[in-house]
Amino acid sequence: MPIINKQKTTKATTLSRNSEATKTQLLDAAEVEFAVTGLIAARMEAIAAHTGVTKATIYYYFPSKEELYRAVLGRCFTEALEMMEQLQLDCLPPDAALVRLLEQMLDCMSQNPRIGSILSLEAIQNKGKYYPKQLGDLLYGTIIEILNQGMTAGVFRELEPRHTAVNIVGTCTFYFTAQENLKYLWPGKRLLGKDLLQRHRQESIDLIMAGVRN
Amino acid sequence: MPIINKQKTTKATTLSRNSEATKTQLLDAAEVEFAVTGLIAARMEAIAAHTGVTKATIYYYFPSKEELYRAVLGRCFTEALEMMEQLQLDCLPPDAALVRLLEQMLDCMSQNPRIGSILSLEAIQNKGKYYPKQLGDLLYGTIIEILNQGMTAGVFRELEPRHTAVNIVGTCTFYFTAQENLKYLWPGKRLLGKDLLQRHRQESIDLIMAGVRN
DNA sequence: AAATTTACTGACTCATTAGTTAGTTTAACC
DNA sequence: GGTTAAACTAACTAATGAGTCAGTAAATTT
Repeated sequence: MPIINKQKTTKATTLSRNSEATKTQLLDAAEVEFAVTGLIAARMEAIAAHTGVTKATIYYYFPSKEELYRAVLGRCFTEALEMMEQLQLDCLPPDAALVRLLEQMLDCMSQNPRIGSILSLEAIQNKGKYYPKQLGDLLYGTIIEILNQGMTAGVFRELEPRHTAVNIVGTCTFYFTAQENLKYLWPGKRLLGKDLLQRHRQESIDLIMAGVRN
Repeated sequence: MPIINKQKTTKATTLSRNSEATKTQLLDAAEVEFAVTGLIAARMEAIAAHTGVTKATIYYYFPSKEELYRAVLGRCFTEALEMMEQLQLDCLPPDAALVRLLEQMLDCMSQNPRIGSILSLEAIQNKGKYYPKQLGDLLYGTIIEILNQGMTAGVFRELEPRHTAVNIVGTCTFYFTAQENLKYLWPGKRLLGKDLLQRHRQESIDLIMAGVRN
């Protein structure tokens, strides 16, 4: 944190007074807060305090709590979207493509479990008002396409692609969003620790792949 | 439940002034409120208004918001527990037992999707502080036992029972808790309507059973 | 019919919180 | 070194929300 400005001359950007850095820190803190409380219950004061600024500073960057929330969602899902886009599943056969997509989703959730919480809270509390359809379209669209291709190719059994896609996403997210309810199933272990995550990744992929394959 | 008040003027009980009825209505309204907002963001005023009483009346029956929340959880999971207990899975072979358990879970969620929301919010917001371990033990314990029996009998493939149990529960709940995010996948259809529910039930069971079977 | 208990309310307190505003500090530019 | 603009704060407001309490109306008991 203590970024000091020593030389007066030729100072590159990053001082303690740096609007880009502050904005990013605010978005980080807001992401954490929203991921725990959701939009309504989020406390602007808490976000400010966690960032080390006053509440008024938030309003210097964002016009309202709602817009801050939108900004957090926007950033989260731009990242997720980029990840999705660089997957290049078209050149793979359906089963390999699905495995790769599952790996990506599970790793994405492992890296940032807040995404799952935010989406859950968004559905439950806001009835999906702010849900980024763009991401949904891409994700579900991709899964459904792979499933259809797999059925055509005969490697997947006859299934309803939309319901199956939903169940796949559910499997890839539940472990993360429900972790705090589940932790007692693994006493003394960290659910987001390396070994359990690794194990869960493999088990989930196996379950889904066995579930769809012919 | 039916409290009678017999003699004298033979007045049938249920007047507007009936403490049992009021209490039940309060729990009903609170269940709805908590299922949407979670504990912190729930508004006592809203619960009272929805019941048709004043806020003070809630405090006549419940000492605090937290205790009201506990009472709601208690009622929800007593019901769920009773459902579970009358299943009698012991006399069934593992695959039939699992099918029956899945049917029960899915029907339970269809009947009262609030249960899933409450549990999700509980995990995310309260870190599982009020999570009813009793129910968790029974549910996950039962699934794990069935999976183990199935593996021993050779009808299920070799899988890690805990992770698989979590994924099974995830599959049975995600459709319901995330409905508001998912509705645009079925434009013009009601996700909790009879036909979609029926379809989802079958698809979920098929996916899981294919996923675990040898 | 009077006394008592049960169910409930209106009008409060006190704490918290989204958002505002007027002003201060820091850095940038000349 | 002085001016200006950007980054930030302290101290407010207006609203809201949990919880309280003295009191009232309906039912029950005597």
